[in-house]
Amino acid sequence: MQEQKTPLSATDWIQAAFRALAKGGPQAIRAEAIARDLKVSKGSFYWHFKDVPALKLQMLEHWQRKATEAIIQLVDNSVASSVGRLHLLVEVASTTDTSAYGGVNVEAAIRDWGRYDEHAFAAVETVDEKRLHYVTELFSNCGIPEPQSRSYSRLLYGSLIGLEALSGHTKADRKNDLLGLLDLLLGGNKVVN
Amino acid sequence: MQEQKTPLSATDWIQAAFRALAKGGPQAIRAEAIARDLKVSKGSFYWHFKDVPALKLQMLEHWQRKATEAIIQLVDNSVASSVGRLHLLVEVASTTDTSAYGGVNVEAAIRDWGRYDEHAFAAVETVDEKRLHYVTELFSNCGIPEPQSRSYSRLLYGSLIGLEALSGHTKADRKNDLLGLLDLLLGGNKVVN
DNA sequence: CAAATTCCATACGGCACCGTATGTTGACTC
DNA sequence: GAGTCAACATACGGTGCCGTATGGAATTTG
Repeated sequence: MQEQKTPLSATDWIQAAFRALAKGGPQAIRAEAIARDLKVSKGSFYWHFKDVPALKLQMLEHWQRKATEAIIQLVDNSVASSVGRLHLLVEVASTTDTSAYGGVNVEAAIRDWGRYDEHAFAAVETVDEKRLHYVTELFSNCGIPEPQSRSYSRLLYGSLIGLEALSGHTKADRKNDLLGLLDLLLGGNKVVN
Repeated sequence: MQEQKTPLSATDWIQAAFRALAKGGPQAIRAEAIARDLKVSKGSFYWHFKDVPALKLQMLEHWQRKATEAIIQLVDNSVASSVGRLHLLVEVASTTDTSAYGGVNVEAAIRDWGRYDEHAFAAVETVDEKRLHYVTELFSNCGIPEPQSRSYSRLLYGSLIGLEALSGHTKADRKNDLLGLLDLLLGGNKVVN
């Protein structure tokens, strides 16, 4: 527990802002509220950022980078086949998802944010497009032709998003449901690893 | 265009509140802002409602009723088989969804709302449970055993939600993707209505 | 050690909203 | 045609937030 008065960085503020976003939605991204959470005054905020919109833009940039880095990391680490990569992708995404930052559903909160803010919408659009492109390629490598591979990637990715939004639904449920869907998409044969 | 000064009802306020919700999120449900939209003063609001939380509760009650009525209506109107009902369900839900009220994504906005408000969460939970129960029964009637029918209903309903959240994705895409998923879930045989 | 710079606290005016209190207007009642 | 009541409008104090301005401590730098 570092109780010392180590000076805050802009990244500290951004992380705290993501916690606020996850907990209270986009309108919870307020300078004074986050300052209270960090136990400093808002004078600190206006030293690190020009204003609240500037903070929001930096949050989106930050997330957009992290969200695509995660994919690249998975690509490189999993040296398996495309089928194995799909399974690994589903397994990782369905259990942890991108709960970096504060700990909870930052991903979903940003997606919500995109419904009310054009900048957030653009960020979500970019990330979705990159992820879908990657998954589509994986399906293509599994022998699925062009029009279907894109449809399958939308179904898999869309299901991941939708199942997270469902309420009475454990992580184990989610993982099983998504793995079942993947097997169906890949031809119904049970693929081991 | 009824430009007369016909007095407002509580339902008028609720509908306007749903428009505000869909456009600006839960924090956009404000008495004075909605009053401006309705071109009245907030004195009117505090005559119809005790306070803002009371309006929100009435909104949730209102939606919860409408959201389950829609299912019952579909059940009764479609006299086809269970397979036909599933197809009809997907077709209707993927194109129009529950865009009653103001015209746009009230459904998605309430789901977002549920992430930050416990009452909204409870409403979404109840509606999800009822819909999932209904779809599970349809799958059961198609000969799919218990553990899978529930998983399939989650997949279908979750995909519907998730695909709506995807950005670069037309309504036609959505419908095709979901019908394709349904065919996969029903055994891969193309079922014609 | 004096000066500059970093990092933050405090104080201010302004705005948007909340909820209440009270005034106003039309319709309807007898 | 005085009284009642529904359906507002208006005015008020209070709060939380924004952005700015300015002051101060702590560290670094010449």
